Amino acid sequence: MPVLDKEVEEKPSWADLVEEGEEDRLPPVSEVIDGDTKIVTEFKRNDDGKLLKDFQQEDDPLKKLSQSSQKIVQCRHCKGDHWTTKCPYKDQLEVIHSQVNEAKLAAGTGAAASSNAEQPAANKTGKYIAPGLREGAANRRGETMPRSQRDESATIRVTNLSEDTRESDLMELFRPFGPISRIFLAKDKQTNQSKGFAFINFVHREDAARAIQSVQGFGYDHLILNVEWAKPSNQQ
DNA sequence: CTTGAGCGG
Repeated sequence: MPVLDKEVEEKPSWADLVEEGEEDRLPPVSEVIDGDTKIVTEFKRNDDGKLLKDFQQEDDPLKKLSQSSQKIVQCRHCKGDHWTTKCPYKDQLEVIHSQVNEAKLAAGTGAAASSNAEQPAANKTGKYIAPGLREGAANRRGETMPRSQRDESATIRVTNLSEDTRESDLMELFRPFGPISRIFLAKDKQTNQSKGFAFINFVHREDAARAIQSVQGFGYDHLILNVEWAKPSNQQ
């Protein structure tokens, strides 16, 4: 006995509801082109069944496409043609911003305090203050770790790898020379095929040097490995 | 022969 059939149709499907309620049908969607902007008007019902108009503006997809094909990168800080995250003035700007915020906070608490005698400078405002900006924070100076740029000083490049070399193989091969912080095996994004070279980030530069000395010319799978210092690829 | 990938909020 197929019991399954009974359990399937317990609730009316959404399609059935639509079929039943002729009067619930919504007016058609209209589109008006105004220059480069398309205004889409559609109707919706809220929970009370009330009819609502809903406007949406869309930029012309063609125009958007032609703009994006420009491939223009602009820094949101200094408007330069580099990424915001690697803006050369980023650190300075961040310091300036934090100083501005500090000044604002000081002004705010100062105004509040002036009408209320001398208050201890605790934040009575209840505002959240970032840990680095709090009154007791000793480290006011930008101890900015350059986390934007990876430390490539202990990175080696391994080339002439066979196609079926995997990262785990590289780990086995190079781990004996010292701790490794990262391994990157270059491969095609689509086919996932190995591109035949890799980067090994050692923690200590001397370990990397020993690895170069030892593995250079090493016969691996039917190929002779080539190992040398890597040079930074971006931002020379 | 072959120097990486993504970050855009």
